[in-house]
Amino acid sequence: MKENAENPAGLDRLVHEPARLIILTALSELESADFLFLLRLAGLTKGNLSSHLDKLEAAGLVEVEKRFVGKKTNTLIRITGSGRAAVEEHWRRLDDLRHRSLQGNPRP
Amino acid sequence: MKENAENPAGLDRLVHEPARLIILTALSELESADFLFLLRLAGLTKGNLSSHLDKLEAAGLVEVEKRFVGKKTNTLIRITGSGRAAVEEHWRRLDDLRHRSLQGNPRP
DNA sequence: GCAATATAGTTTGCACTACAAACCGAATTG
DNA sequence: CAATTCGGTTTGTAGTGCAAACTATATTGC
Repeated sequence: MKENAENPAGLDRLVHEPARLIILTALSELESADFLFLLRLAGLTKGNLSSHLDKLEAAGLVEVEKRFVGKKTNTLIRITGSGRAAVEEHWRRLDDLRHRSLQGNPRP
Repeated sequence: MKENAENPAGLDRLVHEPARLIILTALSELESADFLFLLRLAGLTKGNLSSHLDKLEAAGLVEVEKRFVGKKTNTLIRITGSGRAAVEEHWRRLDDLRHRSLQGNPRP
């Protein structure tokens, strides 16, 4: 298992991907949300959202709980501690990239 | 030619890609830089940088000029007007995503 | 002066992945 | 009870980011 094989600027693709960045950022404020909420928020197809959630879950960034609400299935997605840490770290790195991208490099 | 085929949150993958985001962000401050400078800055292999620059050039976000400095070839990369606009817009959208991601969506 | 090494890139092949479309089962509606 | 809706999962594919292999010129060692 590769930890975070030094992407440029340390930006983890798993988090950086637009759809997942939206999902994680929203979850870091909401704590949890259901499938359809995220579907509308991110503007994805269901299939698409499903596979993004698989990846986030596989990486331990979210937990997916399937339960019944009345008689209907309902999928609840919750952000984990390391999920929250990952988004926050990601935004920090983006800030660094934006504002300190040239530090330590000689001007050409 | 597709303008910007509605990615989630309007984030253009061409700009969003970490290596290219670094390159464009740096160029938007420096105006121009040479190949090797960008190579070190982004921490890419030469091959990799070359193909990223191809894509940015094809999209009209940068201009690539090959010239001689003394007897050695030297490749100068310059950001274009629309390149600058694209990065700035991209950072704006990231800000929106980060701070207003939940606007207009009902809480679950 | 010519072999070896360095510099400055480009081309190529592959492994991954984001996406839409197809699919599926259960519940609800007409 | 047939059709539709809801809530998802699986599948096939096109695209792309990457490293490695390659090329061409310049420099250095002997």
